[in-house]
Amino acid sequence: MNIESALSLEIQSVLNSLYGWEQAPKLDQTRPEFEGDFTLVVFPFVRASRKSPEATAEEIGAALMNSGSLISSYNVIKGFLNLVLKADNWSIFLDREWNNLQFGHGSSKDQKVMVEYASPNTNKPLHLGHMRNNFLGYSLSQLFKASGYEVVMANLINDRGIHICKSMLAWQRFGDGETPSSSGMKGDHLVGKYYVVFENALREQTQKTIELALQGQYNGHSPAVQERYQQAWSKLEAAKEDKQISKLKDDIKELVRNQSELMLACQDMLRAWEAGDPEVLHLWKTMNGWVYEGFDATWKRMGVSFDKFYYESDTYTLGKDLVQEGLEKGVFYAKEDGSVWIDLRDAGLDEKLVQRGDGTSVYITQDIGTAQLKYEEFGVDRSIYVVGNEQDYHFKVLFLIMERLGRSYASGMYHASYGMVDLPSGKMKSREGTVVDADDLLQEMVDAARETTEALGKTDGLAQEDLNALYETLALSALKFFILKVDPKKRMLFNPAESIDFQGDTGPFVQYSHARIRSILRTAPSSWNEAADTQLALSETETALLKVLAQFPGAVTQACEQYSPALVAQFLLDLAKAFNRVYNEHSFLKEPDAGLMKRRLKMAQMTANTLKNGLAVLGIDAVERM
RNA sequence: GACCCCAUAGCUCAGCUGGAUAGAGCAACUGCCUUCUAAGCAGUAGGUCACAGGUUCGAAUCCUGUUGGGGUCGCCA
Repeated sequence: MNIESALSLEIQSVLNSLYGWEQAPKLDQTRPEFEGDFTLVVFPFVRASRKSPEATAEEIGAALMNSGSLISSYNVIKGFLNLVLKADNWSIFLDREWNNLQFGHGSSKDQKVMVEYASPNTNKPLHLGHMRNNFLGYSLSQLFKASGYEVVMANLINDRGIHICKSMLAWQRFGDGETPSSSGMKGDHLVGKYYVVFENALREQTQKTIELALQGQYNGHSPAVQERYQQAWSKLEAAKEDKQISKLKDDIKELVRNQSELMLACQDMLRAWEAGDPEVLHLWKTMNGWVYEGFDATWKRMGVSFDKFYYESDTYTLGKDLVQEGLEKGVFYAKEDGSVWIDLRDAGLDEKLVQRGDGTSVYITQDIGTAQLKYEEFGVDRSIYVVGNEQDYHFKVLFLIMERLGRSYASGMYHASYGMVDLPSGKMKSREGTVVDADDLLQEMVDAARETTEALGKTDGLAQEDLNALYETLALSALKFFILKVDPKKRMLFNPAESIDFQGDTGPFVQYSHARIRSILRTAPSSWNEAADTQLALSETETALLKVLAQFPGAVTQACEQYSPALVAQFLLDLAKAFNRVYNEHSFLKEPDAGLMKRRLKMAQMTANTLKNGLAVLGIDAVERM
């Protein structure tokens, strides 16, 4: 039991005997400008005590002193009861945990959790948006592991669909047999290049037609297309608001694009793919192979991994059985054209298509199927989807569907929704080329780590090999920490013009604090732990450090409950700062009193362990020296 | 049009289920390395918590409205 919960229980019992109060009281950390460790706000109890806030606080404080308490004194300021813990509570805590390598880890929950993340399209290389997803997904996995869950990291690769056909078609027409080995390009970048080639060719091919279509002149290939165009056009003519107009214009552009020769060829290719055309399948396998090689390299460098891969080419027909089941159960209903729907208006949502009129799957059909598949394959108790917040609605609908289909595991499904990474110019858009490429960024960060280290002259005594490994780790910790310290739910800004810092509230700062401690421990005399314990009181900064350390298990638990690695990141900053304050104020190895040295080294050891464990939760390896 | 999310220092972000004088980092300015790693520490300056109401002993936090930004809304996944 930790100190805070012990104290909380004691207060609860005092409140119960004084006022018959039943609930667990809420304890705050005492603000640094007041004396005390924990603070109880007494306003909630004044009704029961029928006394002023001050008198109530006095009464509770006195009762706590009498109950053989953990506290040594208290003070009352207005309605705030500040409690000072007996100093030996902190020493006991330190003696118990200083060398506990598992400190902060939860006991086994005997539950299995699947974390699905990454889930890329195979038509272009990874960018910064993917990196936020990957870092979050990997970190959440480590967080759940640390909290005692068994974790399966899954990646559902989006390897089929019209977007792949674009790269394939462009390669066929313009590629001239280019391969990763012939060009020296990373496979995913090569395929991405042809995706861009396709988009450019498409733009060229459709530019004039679009211009004319936006003036009311367009000839569709079929009456149906022509009718859709005419409808869109008359809407556009009637529209008044700017927003609406630009949206309707986009609709028309989209329509014209989809009817272009290139897009029609693409759709033919998709149909050929679905029909199992050997030539198309061969090309698809070849180009996907290039992409996987490229992705694997990037993931490896990013330090993320997966236990299980799903491929949409395998799963895209799944879910139809469940659609059938839903029809029989009356959860879904069919319209005249044979399309299948669910009505979620009673849940404040809308009607939603779950299967097309021609019997083919839509996105959500697959997700229904894969949810079932995950459960059958792994028996997961919880299933977490790390997916951007633009799909909030989609997952609301999916979870409701699974619930209405009577799936017991529906309650364990969770959408770990996160915000976009914005650039100063706004949202990243691959079509407009405003993306920050993952491989480029990684390399820039590694270069920056090398330059910083060299500028500080800290390369002495390290082999080139070790230095290279150090730069990789430092670069990654800067990047991961930069991304993970922000609340996942919020959108965040990345400014490529300003490089990510290595100073201040950063990954390297935490690393530095860790490396500094490791350095102390390496040079400490081997017999330091044999000295007699000191009886001297802890200094203010030392007590502050122990208070921060004591918060680690709670931070992990809370981060897990809130699906937020950011809480761990913020904790690590607090811890590193608290330690650096002690470091600045006291000596460790030069401390003449052997007992004091022992106590400080215990604190150093525990801080290093905790920093390392916390970094591990963020998916960051702690460095021994830097 | 409907629904969802967001708005805190010049910039990037904390601020947990309502609690004391709203906190960090960056940028600016001051100090601290012949002593355990200065990628550090200490300090100065910087705020109408978008705006207006409401609930409460107490609101950045909860509720309502307004403004601004982003997202989603039957066949892209």
